[in-house]
Amino acid sequence: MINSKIPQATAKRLPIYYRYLGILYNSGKKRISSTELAEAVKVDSATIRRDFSYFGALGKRGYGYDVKSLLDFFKKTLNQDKLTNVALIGVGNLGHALLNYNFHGSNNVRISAAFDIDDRITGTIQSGVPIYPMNEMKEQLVEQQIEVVILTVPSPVAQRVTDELVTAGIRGILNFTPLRVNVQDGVRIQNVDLTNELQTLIYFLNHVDQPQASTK
Amino acid sequence: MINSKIPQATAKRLPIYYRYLGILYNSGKKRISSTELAEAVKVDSATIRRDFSYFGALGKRGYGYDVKSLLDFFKKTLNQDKLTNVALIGVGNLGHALLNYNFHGSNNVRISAAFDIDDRITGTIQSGVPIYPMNEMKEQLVEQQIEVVILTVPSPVAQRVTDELVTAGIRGILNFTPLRVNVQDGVRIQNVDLTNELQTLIYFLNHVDQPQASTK
DNA sequence: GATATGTTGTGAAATAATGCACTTTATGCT
DNA sequence: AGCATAAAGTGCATTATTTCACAACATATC
Ligand SMILES: NC(=O)c1ccc[n+]([C@@H]2O[C@H](COP(=O)([O-])OP(=O)(O)OC[C@H]3O[C@@H](n4cnc5c(N)ncnc54)[C@H](O)[C@@H]3O)[C@@H](O)[C@H]2O)c1
Ligand SMILES: NC(=O)c1ccc[n+]([C@@H]2O[C@H](COP(=O)([O-])OP(=O)(O)OC[C@H]3O[C@@H](n4cnc5c(N)ncnc54)[C@H](O)[C@@H]3O)[C@@H](O)[C@H]2O)c1
Repeated sequence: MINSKIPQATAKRLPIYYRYLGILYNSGKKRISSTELAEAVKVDSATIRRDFSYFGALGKRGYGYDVKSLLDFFKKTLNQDKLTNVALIGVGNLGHALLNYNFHGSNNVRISAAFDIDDRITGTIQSGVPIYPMNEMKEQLVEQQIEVVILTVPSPVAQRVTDELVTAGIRGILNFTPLRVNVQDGVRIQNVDLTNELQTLIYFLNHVDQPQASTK
Repeated sequence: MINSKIPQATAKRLPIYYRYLGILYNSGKKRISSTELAEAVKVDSATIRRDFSYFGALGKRGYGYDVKSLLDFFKKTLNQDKLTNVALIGVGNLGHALLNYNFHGSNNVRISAAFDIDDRITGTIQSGVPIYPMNEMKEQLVEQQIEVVILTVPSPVAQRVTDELVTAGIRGILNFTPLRVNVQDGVRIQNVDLTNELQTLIYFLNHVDQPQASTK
């Protein structure tokens, strides 16, 4: 629990920096300048320097940033130095894809349990992850000390399932349903709304005259 | 091509309003106030009124907004009054889930063509969508007048495939790969980075003391 | 050691987004 | 018809974010 004065916009960019630093490190690069990094991650170099500066003086003037130590720093900051277990609720179309993918690569997040109501799949193991029935959810979440879940259930049941999750002590939900679920204070929702993303893209294509590249 | 003075932040919220208005309309509701809408979509009521006001006076003082006409207005604004065909590149794990889902519901976006290199699946039809081999991509995109694609190929080939897409005249890419691809001016990229979303969520859980609810 | 070079870290300006609080105006009730 | 009420639309203050541009300083070169 360090400095919580980090702007939201900065916090959202940290994973992007982290990933690219990993790639740089693996390619054997020893140092990187904000300008070079800017090119790769499509964020203005001044923004990068400002972002980094919230965490102190991470670079050396006239030299740039040391890839290894910057990588280590962000690994710690993003809690990627220890494994975080998350659960997946709803192993359907999308849930199955996420389960299969399971954030492999240079990552320290793992789906370690999945839940569903469909008794044709509960009790089985998919991609190494056991699928439990819903009536075991609370028990398993508590036992496995899981605080973060990925929600991929049909939207009509999303609020009901969310309520159960909250009573099970969950603190964060990555919500793929289009429903804006209600939760008490202290529970964080991160919405991923794919239909929105597509509609927004189409909107910009039809309404922005001055062509602009990337977003987010 | 109307007024392009709409703030980005507002534009990103339009699909959220649109979807909720559809739900309201289907439930038979005739009118809605900004306060009531705010509750459902988790956006401050003043922000909603401001957002709407960029498009003119859409409501009636003392009454609220007429659900039907607001819905119609946003349908037009979001180009949901006509069908938009999009293509999917890379029918793997994630691509398959999206193909299967195909944005059904009250939506006017359809994946009408898919592409892959794997000759075990090219030539087949999945969820009603034909999967073409990559050497037919340019031809098909031009012929079907597709301007928007969903990119779900492995990240090592993402830049190469993107270059092909650009030469095929694509104007928008919904990019699910973690790579920040390079495109010329005039092509819009909307990045959806699921690993980022999860890492950001975990970051906030560990670093924000004052509990705050929703995001985005 | 002195000088040239490159790149950070940051003050300050510019831009963007939010939200308060008030004015205005339509509606519904008596 | 008149009055009370509700809620939109908006000026403005506040807050957040980005970007410019430069002084400060580390490193490399001679
Ligand atoms: N599939 C996509 O590509 C896609 C894209 C955008 C949004 N979404 C959203 O993601 C969510 C899931 O979509 P999907 O296509 O995977 O749906 P799906 O129907 O394929 O899968 C839903 C899964 O949830 C399970 N389930 C149903 N009720 C449950 C309950 N009460 N408790 C636990 N599990 C329950 C079902 O058994 C099923 O396995 C939906 O809200 C959808 O709108 C999906
Ligand atoms: N699956 C997920 O849940 C998930 C989550 C986050 C990010 N992603 C990202 O989405 C992308 C796709 O992930 P995935 O899990 O579906 O991968 P995948 O390997 O299952 O699917 C990739 C598909 O692309 C095809 N392909 C390979 N090279 C191609 C080429 N040159 N041209 C056209 N098609 C080609 C493959 O044949 C395969 O069908 C990756 O970049 C991944 O990082 C996936």
